[in-house]
Amino acid sequence: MEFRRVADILKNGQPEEAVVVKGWVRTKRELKGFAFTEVNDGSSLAGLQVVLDSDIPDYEANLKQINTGASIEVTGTLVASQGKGQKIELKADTVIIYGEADPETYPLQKKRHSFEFLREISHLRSRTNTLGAVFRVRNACATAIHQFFQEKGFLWIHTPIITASDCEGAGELFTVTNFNLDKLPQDKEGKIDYSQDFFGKPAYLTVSGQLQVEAMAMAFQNVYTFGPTFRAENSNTSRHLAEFWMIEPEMAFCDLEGDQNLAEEFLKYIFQYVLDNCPEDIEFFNKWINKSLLETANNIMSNEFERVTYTKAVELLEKASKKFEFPVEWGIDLQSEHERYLAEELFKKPVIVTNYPKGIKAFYMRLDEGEKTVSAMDVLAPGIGEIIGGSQREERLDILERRIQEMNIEADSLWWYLDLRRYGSVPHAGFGLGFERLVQFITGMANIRDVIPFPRTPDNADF
RNA sequence: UCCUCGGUAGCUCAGUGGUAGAGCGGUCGGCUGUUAACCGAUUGGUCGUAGGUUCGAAUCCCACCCGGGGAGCCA
Repeated sequence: MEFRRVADILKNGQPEEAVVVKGWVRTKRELKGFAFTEVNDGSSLAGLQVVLDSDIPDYEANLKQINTGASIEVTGTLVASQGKGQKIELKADTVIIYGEADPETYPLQKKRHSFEFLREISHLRSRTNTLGAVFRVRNACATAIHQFFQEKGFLWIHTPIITASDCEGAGELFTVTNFNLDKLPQDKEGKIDYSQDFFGKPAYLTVSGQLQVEAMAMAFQNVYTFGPTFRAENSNTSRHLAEFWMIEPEMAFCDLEGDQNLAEEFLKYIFQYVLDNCPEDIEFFNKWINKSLLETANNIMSNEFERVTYTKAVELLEKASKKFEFPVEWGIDLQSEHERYLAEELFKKPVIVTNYPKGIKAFYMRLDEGEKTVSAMDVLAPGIGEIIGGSQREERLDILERRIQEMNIEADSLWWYLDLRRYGSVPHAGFGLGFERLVQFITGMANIRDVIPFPRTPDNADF
């Protein structure tokens, strides 16, 4: 008698095989003299239909306890299904109830729930079809990311979670301290005396591992981060989390074009991997969540991404017949409506916009000739907007120092970053992408809070 | 943070000044192949919270709390 996962049984199970299945009851249908129940163990979207004949031991008692949400173990024999909807089903010999789920109070019903409601029961929502599919796809994305980089010889770098540098300019920071907040030590001027804090200076949760991973790229050439990131920004949108996961590849001896090539190859690879490994889940999303999902995926995988400079993009937007709420003008950052127009209406496929004005981009991006623009790139995808942001980094010490001064960035904690330009500096480039936004993109889920198991947002750190 | 819409039964919602409603769910009964099972019956309420207006408030006014959508910021 062999313990098998449901996904394996549905794929490989043959009639006459004796199996043991363990999982959670999704639904029960009682008829006179027998009953059906569907058991799901998380291994697949579809559950296994179990047939319970009234001649099994303790039929009446068991049936009372087999309710939606209960955990059970079924031992029996696989048989070809007489009904429609499944090829194979399990004819039970014995049933063990592990844990009951009182139908009067169990919040998940055999019906569709709103995602807003499911968020209030985040500890249970993974037992639903949609969230189950989301987290299987999320896992596949993570696997695909590592596989992609590992196949290319990139090293996975664990950059610090705690940082004393607040100069990345990527948003508000969470402070890390072991001070007693009711009794903050003060210096003679009445200011908080951080020299007494754990790190001897103000410390924060990381908003990006990029600066550190650049240092590692200067030793291993090709590296990437994949880890948690924190932003204390008071953003209440369907695309923002206070705690999220970010992927940041960094390549030495690489320019902006190589960066674009990697971003394009990366996205195509992830989509292909998920389509190959989670076809059932993707089919589900395409049917119930976003009917153009497969179309979008195929669009991503089969088309060359369009590549335009920022200057060209602005020209195209100015020529557009469409009226924008925010007028376009060289020098401004592109608004979401502009990005959407480029990707969704004009090119109808992913667009990489490059060489943005230096005034709207970060200090570390490489200054282009003419010194008006920097070697930045944003990948804009239909239906989601900016999904990847990256750049070639400034590898020239004098120019980087000048840029830091021009932008009034506090340079003391950046000494080591500048050292990288002092000793064996090379052209290098990389990009960052939010993992949850990638999962959103691939699943079609509208709200980012529904693609991470336990979302952290302003005023919400439950579970 | 700003704009906007909303909060009524376990869930999804209707009810716009005069006795609190529906569907689904739950419960009970029926049904020999169901699969969002079906059929019948039944159960179910601090109308977000606290004030105010009124003979009378789920409904009108004020404040606050919570949620959705959009914007900004960004990934």
